[in-house]
Amino acid sequence: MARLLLIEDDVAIRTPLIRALRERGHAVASSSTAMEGVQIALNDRPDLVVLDLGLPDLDGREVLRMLRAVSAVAVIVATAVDDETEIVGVLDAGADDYLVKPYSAGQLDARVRAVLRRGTLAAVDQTIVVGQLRIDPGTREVRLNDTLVELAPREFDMLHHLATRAGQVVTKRELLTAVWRIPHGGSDKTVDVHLSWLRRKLGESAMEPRYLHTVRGVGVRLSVPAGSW
Amino acid sequence: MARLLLIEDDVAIRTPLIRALRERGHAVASSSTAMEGVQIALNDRPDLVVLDLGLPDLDGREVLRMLRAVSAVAVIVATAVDDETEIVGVLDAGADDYLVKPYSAGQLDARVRAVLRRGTLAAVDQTIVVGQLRIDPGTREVRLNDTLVELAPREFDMLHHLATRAGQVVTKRELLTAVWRIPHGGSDKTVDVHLSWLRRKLGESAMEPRYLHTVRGVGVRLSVPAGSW
DNA sequence: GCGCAGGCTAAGGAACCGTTAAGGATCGCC
DNA sequence: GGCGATCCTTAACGGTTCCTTAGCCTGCGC
Repeated sequence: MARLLLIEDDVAIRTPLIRALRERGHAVASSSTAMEGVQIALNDRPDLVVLDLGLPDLDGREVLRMLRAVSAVAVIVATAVDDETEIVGVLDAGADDYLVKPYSAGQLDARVRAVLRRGTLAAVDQTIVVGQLRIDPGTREVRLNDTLVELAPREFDMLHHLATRAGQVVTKRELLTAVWRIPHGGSDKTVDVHLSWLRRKLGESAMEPRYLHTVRGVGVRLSVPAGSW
Repeated sequence: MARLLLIEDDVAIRTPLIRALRERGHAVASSSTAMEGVQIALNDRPDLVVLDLGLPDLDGREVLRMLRAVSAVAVIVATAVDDETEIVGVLDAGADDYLVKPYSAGQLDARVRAVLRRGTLAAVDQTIVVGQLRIDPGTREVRLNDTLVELAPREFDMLHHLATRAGQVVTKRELLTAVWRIPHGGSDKTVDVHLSWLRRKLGESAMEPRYLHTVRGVGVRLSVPAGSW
């Protein structure tokens, strides 16, 4: 899963923790001193460092500062000190999380994954692809065969809703509540009209459907045209 | 300084917490129910959500799932339950951090900053370049084609917010909470007017947009003009 | 062939947006 | 404390786009 570096001087904690983390699929390097730990961090470039604060050679805060100075590596600080001021201080010094001993390997693992997840989550592309259709809700752009298609607000919302359920039949009622935000009432005809406009802009018609298929008596389905895989 | 959404039904906790967070420079919106909270998250796009697990209308885990489904927003879960299994479960469900009540505003603030730091890490106080536009948050200077553009405070904040999300559509509501720091209320018209001034100073207009594109019915998008790479 | 669901066009009105102008608030500077 | 300058908000007007309703037509299913 991830490449971890454990800096912890107490063998009674270190050995079982390394075992447990390896069992959970991580690659674990370890060190019992701060200086060696920083060295390893520099050479191996782990994804995350688990740092004990009570090290013999250097103050934990100082280690944190050194780690931060040489890389943007994620750091989870683990210590026996459960003190408000200490927690705030360590977090502000650059730690990503703070864990009070004693803690289980399970929780450490969960926190490791949470911290690493956040680092990669920032730039998610939510573009939905259906055949030659690309729908990007972030920019609200739609491309068909790489050419931009200009859609009105309702048209886009409707297409987006259908695209997230590609292959499934969606009722007009559902579209009215999801796109038009009117739970009850509203006319199915409205949907029909917008659907017609949408088809036109996608270069198709009800007679010659490519993406938008009406299912008579039920609703509409967005699906990949035959022979376009 | 971040834009936070606090979802918490207990007034005795909510009110002082909002106060404390605001005093620390955050813009805070709040909700006492899960459903309303998800709505606000969708509309305002806060940087981070502080989520109480004991809500009356929906299970916290379910709220977490809904938030994650619609955005990559950071989430810190706060609850009275200090149970190993629960903590691991919530973190694996997508939470970025887990905080056991009672907690101090100071620690929450520190954890908020830690989580957001991990998410952005490089982008803070760094000059942003979009096409021929250079935006420096440090000096609050904007240059277009290397010539300085004088902007009013609101104009700069608005441009900066848009620039950090270049290519993405930003709603006027979001700008009102982010730039104007008013979670609710405020008029969209205000944004329109400032936008118009900003366009003028950037040597463009709504009719002939280069960087600032309005997306009708949704908001505005800052993007690189075609043919300027 | 009849009834009904759906397709499409047209038209009026509503919603939205851009811009300018004016009044008020704030701030710095004398 | 007064003065000027800057900035922000609100209001108003005009233009444009978009949405809904209505109406007519097609074609499917029985």
